[in-house]
Amino acid sequence: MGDTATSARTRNPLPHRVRRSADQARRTILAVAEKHLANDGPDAVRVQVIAREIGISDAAVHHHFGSRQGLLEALMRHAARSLRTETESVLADWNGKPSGLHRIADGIATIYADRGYARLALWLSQEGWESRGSGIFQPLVDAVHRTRLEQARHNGRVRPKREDAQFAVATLNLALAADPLMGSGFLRSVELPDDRDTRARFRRWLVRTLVSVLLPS
Amino acid sequence: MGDTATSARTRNPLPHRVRRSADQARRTILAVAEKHLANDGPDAVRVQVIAREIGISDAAVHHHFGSRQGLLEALMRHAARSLRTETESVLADWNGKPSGLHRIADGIATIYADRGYARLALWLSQEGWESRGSGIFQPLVDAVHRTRLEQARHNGRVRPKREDAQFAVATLNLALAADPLMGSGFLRSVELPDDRDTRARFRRWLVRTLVSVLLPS
DNA sequence: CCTCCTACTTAGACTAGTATCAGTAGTGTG
DNA sequence: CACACTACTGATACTAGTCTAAGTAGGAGG
Repeated sequence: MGDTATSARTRNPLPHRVRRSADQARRTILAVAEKHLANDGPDAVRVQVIAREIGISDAAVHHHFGSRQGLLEALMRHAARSLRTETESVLADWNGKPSGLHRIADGIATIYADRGYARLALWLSQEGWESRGSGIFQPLVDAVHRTRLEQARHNGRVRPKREDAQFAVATLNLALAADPLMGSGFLRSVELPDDRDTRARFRRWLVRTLVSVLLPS
Repeated sequence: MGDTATSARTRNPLPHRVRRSADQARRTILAVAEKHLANDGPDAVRVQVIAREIGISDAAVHHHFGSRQGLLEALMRHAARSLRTETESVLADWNGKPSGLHRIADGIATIYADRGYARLALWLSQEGWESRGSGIFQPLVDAVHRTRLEQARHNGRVRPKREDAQFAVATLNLALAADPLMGSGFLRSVELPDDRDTRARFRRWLVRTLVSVLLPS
């Protein structure tokens, strides 16, 4: 007694030293860090834990990022980038027609729910991550708005506001991102069961509703 | 050197000892804890910080709650209770007519945004706070659904599903709660400015949209 | 006034984490 | 091959936090 207490550091001397390129090492570290961030939030990003998981010492992480803060900042950039990449790949899958909105919504929902990006978006948002990632949903907004303009011209209705499309897309995102974070509570608050099926139905209802408002048939 | 290092405990010997009733003490502690939780999230709930802020020692907090975990559990009950109370008081302000929905939405939005309860709801949700607080929005759902039933009977339309009202209320809550947490990011993602005015317009748009879907005129 | 109860304090043990530093060992290059 | 460069280790310092133990003081009831 009194020497195992020397703590985590002592156990498991690291295996044989592996030398990565600085770039490779940074990416490995960031990937693991992002996983923790997405799954369990920013406070789960612990340099010791990350290091051990990779099989390096925590000092190595400090070597590459200077400090935990440095890691978090790099992580923020990295996370923002991968969120953007994911989002763009979903939008790329899209035929450009509002009729494909359900597919898009499902794709977005998958990003947020299954891949843990909801928490990540929350974190980025709270850190005031303003500059990057803005306007990412503009293509979606544009397509919807364009369709509305055509439809209105065709039916001789008043020219719709672009802001409607913006609000709708924002709502879609907000709801889809919030769903994995707080969905269960709010489903229960209206006495709905909290299961996969209800979630899916909710998502469909949301898209159908937004579409029917934007593009009344 | 080496003795100021004895840490925070040492600075500022506490003023004259104040003796509260156990109940009073617990309530004071919980109130401060809830403030930190609502403003800065669960990890901002630090017994030392709370104690110092009240002017007692951290050991006093342990005396009342046993452990930080104990405090968090009490806090969860307390937070859930006050969230419920707030919500109920907003619902009480309501004339029961769907036309008053904007007022209600504003009230709910105020709870979430201005009083920091969005984070609190998020925390409760993540802790899997299932049992309590469920069904809290049932009165709202009921009123909306009732109105829809009447309207449908009057116009000879098909009987509307109750689930629609539930989903709508859930969406309203989800969006209003998520707005203070991640609203700015998503507003920017559709290239909208992130200011008070836009937020307010967004909220109005949301309610108007949901109402127009539920109660087409 | 005495006495008991308990809310509270002070001191400090213990833990988990970040950060630093001197040295070690892969690796690419002349 | 030798050299320099740097990714990485191991030990250790330091900090911020939780929790405990022992004692202190305010207040209520006899």
